[in-house]
Amino acid sequence: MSTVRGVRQPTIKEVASRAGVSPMTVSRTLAGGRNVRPDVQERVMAAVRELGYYRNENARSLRPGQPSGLIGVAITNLANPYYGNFALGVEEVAAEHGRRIILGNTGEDDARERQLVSDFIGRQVDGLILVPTSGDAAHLRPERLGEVPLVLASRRVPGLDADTVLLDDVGGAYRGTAALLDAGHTRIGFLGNRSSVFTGERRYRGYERAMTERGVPVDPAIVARDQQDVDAASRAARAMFDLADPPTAVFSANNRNTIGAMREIGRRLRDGVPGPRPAVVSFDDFELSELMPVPVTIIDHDARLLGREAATLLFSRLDGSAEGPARTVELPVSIESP
Amino acid sequence: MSTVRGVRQPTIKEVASRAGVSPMTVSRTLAGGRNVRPDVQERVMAAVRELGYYRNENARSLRPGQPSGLIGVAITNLANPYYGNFALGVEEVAAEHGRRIILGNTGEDDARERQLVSDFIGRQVDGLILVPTSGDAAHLRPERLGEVPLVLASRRVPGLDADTVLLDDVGGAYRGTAALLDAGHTRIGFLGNRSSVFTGERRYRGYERAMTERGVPVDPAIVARDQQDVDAASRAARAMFDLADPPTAVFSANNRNTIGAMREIGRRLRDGVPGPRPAVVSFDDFELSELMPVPVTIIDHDARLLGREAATLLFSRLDGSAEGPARTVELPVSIESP
DNA sequence: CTGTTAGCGCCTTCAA
DNA sequence: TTGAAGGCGCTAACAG
Repeated sequence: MSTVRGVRQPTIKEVASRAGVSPMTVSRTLAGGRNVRPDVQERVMAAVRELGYYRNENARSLRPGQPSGLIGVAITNLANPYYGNFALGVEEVAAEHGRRIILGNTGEDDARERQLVSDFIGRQVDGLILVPTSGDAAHLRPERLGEVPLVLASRRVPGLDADTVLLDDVGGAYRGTAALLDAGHTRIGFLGNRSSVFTGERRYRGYERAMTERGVPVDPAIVARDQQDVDAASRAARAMFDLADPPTAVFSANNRNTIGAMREIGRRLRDGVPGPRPAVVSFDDFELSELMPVPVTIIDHDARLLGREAATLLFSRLDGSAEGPARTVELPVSIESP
Repeated sequence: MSTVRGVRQPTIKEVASRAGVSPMTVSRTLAGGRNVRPDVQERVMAAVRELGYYRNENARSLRPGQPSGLIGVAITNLANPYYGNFALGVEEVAAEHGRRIILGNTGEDDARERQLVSDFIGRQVDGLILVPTSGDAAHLRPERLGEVPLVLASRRVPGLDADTVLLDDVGGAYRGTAALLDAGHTRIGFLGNRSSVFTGERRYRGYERAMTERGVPVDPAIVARDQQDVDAASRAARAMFDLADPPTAVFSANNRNTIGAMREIGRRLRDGVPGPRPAVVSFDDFELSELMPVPVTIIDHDARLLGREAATLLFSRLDGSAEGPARTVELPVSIESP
């Protein structure tokens, strides 16, 4: 037995000739069978089965105006479970609408994002969903995208007016910080992303607002805003805790910073380093938070839901049920006390 | 200003007429510019820019034998960080080869997998990578797939001889269990997936082999093999620890079971439930394992690498550098003691 | 170096 | 109820 490699996919013509009909009859049968005699339909379907025929979707969508059934999705980091869940949400809604997703990972790289978007457009995607890298917006302008609708998720792009799905970053950070203040803390550290990261800026704003509203000054010595990964976060936490006047509580603006802070707290406990056992508020959930040696409050949200909302917004443009100016959906977050 | 929606994507013809050349000259220019005068190329590229033209990849790949540049990827659960990383690895290698991935989530559903595969074939994917659900293999047979190469990842499909990338499940589980035995444990519980799950079966086999080789009997009372999620794992752990003769150590066959076991262990400590503080070996890493209240050994591996290997195997078929019978790559795992 | 012709697989349109 | 013609966007193959 030789392999089947090299055997071209059968075409509609081959199905037609095997069923003894014209290609059009096959096409009509596959399209639902309107105006095709039942017995003919059966002959056609038999031929389809025997040949292992699959309709060529690319050829099908060649005709302008025909949807390709593809949604282009570009995210910044698939390895982050947050974005995995996001992608899952998008995929679910796309599947519910009979669409498939083409997925690209940008790795926070501008050039890569541009490249992905071009490719997506070239593949005739019906729509685009992306978690933008904080770059410029030229390649996302309507005149570049033509009629392809775009939804941004998690972040905005400066100067680009597009449908957007966000979390309530400011509100969540505000409430989380307020919870610490209510518990009597006044020396509250901040761990987060640099301000050029959209969510980093917003979450800092929430923290800052809660502090100043209560008349508690923000001390730059215990604000660290440039940690993108767990190791950097650990180091930042360490430096903060080593101060003569360390924070009694920490607001962590995302999962990576929280894990880093926890590692450092754990290290100090294991090594018997004296000093604070700071309470922690974490924007983003993490597993086993209940086993941590310090009280942890979680600002929780649902990335999958965010993905579903993004896709829903996109499809509302695609089916024409939403028109007009760009919309922003801001999803609520919930505070879970220890 | 009205919206740009409804403006069709420009075609090669429009670029041609704007540049004052024939479509072929545009095509040649876009293909690299061989045999096109430099000044003409510049005119063409100018027209491309001005019109915001993107080559229609679907039309391009219409011609039989032309690759579509798409790889179909179907995985069981994108929300699981393990598979997120896997998908990332596939995406990386695909991108290195100038390919894009179409991603579908099967949710362990057979019918969905069949549907996804049909759709992928219909979209003329150049290859398929899938984490199969433990169903039958009819839709994956070569005669159904035509010339589209297939790589299975993480699991095998009974009765299907296809390129496969696996972890060293048996060896990893064996070594992990042996580590517990070496530490003097003889009463070692097992938490894992049902035996119909490929990895569940293999990891149990490694556990069993280590036990019997050392002459330690496997006690069914402390073997729980049917937990697919964290809650079920917690319950199974609880039942096991509540026994009159509880295990002094636990082998957990995957991340979900480990988290469940940890939750239960944490609960018992918090609530002051008397009883064992079992040592744990976990197949799959998890964050903050060093903060756990019991010693944890990790059987670690790299899902991203698994994805990269799967894609590499696929491309070796696509470019003809690998021919002949199906291959299996088994990636090693590493044991990290507490 | 450039253009014309033809055809990939499918489906809309029109005719029978 | 069925089929034939034509064209979607693009590019090999073949002129010129």
